[in-house]
Amino acid sequence: MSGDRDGEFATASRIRDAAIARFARDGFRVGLRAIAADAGVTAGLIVHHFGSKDALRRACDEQVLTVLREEKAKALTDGSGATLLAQMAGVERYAPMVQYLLRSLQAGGALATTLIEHLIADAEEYLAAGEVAGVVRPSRDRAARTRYLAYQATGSMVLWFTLHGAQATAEEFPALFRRYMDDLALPALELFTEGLLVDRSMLDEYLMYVPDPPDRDADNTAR
Amino acid sequence: MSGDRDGEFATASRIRDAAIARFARDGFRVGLRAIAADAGVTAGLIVHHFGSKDALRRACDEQVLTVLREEKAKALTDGSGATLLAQMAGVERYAPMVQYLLRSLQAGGALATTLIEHLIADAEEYLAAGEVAGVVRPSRDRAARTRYLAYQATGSMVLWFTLHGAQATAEEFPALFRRYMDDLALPALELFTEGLLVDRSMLDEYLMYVPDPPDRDADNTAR
DNA sequence: GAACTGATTGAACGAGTGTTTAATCTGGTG
DNA sequence: CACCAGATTAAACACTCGTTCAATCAGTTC
Repeated sequence: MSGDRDGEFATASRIRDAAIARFARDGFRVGLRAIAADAGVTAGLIVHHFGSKDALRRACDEQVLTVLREEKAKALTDGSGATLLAQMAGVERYAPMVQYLLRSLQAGGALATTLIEHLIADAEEYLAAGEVAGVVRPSRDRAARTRYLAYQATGSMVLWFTLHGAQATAEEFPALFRRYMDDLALPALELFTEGLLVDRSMLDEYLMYVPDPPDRDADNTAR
Repeated sequence: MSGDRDGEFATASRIRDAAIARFARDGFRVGLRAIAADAGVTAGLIVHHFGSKDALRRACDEQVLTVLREEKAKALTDGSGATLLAQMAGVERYAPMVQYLLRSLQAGGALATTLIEHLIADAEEYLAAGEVAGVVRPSRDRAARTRYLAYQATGSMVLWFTLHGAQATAEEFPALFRRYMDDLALPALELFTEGLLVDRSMLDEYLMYVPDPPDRDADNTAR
């Protein structure tokens, strides 16, 4: 159904798409029999095709990541990683995948780590380009700022999803997500252009107290 | 053991404290038998004392919230809600409770909603006081900015916990949490004092496009 | 000392889970 | 037609879970 070499292999991808939708709506604790019922098959057949429930979830991860990469390549004209998710959530067809991604970030695991690394890399790219273009202020520690901004934007989104969007159906999710983004716009723009504090005393005190640029330890990857 | 009217009722609170530690380290999916083993009792006894696993978790929620309120009352001199958590995470005795809170925020539910509302209320208080004192810039929509800042700070913390701090033992958690806060300090202070963007064009464009202050709909509570 | 109450245990129950297995069905190939 | 490989199913298996139950054990009260 979804861009696969269909025909003979239609059943496997139908199971996988049903699993993505079920995982997105009900979380990863959902049983194989519920997924099987959605796909019109039996629990045993899922194991026959994928080997195990974990392997099925890995297949779902791969599919979502593949689609995300395709969409990212298509829409490389504007927007960072976070707004790409916002765009995709608006498209009804991709809404379950965005929900699936948010649930992965909520649960942790390999896909979540991969995703946040991609978002950080994207943000680094856009922020560096912004610095060169003269629209983004330089930072005393660009890598730390990029991680900070990516974690804040993504974490806020995941927390909102956990508290308000987790039990939304695929139909009502796009509107919810859109409203979340709308509520975000003004405070984010205010903070990004005007800051929050009136004077520089707190920053200067911190710079006095910790003057040297924080020399990273050996493991700056698993930070 | 922990501020309860001890003696005869020691067993119940010992079970509850063991449950908090287990829930914090292994998540809420952990079995009653594991908790019982930690407390040196049997699964049946937990049900005898608390009624059900859900009721046990509610008791844990209450206990953590009670301790949090006590600590907040003790340390009302400085720091907002988020830094209160940071302070508590530094105290070895409270580290499991901070982990428990982060896990609650990760999983959602009643305690998570209560907690984020308290954090927002605290932030509102501190930001309003900062405005009066002239150190915090006024916002075009103060409530929206407060929610935004609280969600960003809390969500970032929860996401970091999900990806890097979830499987930390109670001994290594304080140091991990401290390092997270240290990595945060410089980018946060930079953003709060200097902003991110060089010019005001993006904000002004947004204000032109959506000029009126967003008049909240009927349901601004469940936002 | 008898009776009662609550704490506590070990075992069992019933409902879930993921997985395995044997059997059946289906379609293509010699 | 015979044969075979793969798809598919229903049932069973082994396991964990929360919960229940009957039976002890200890302490208090009459």
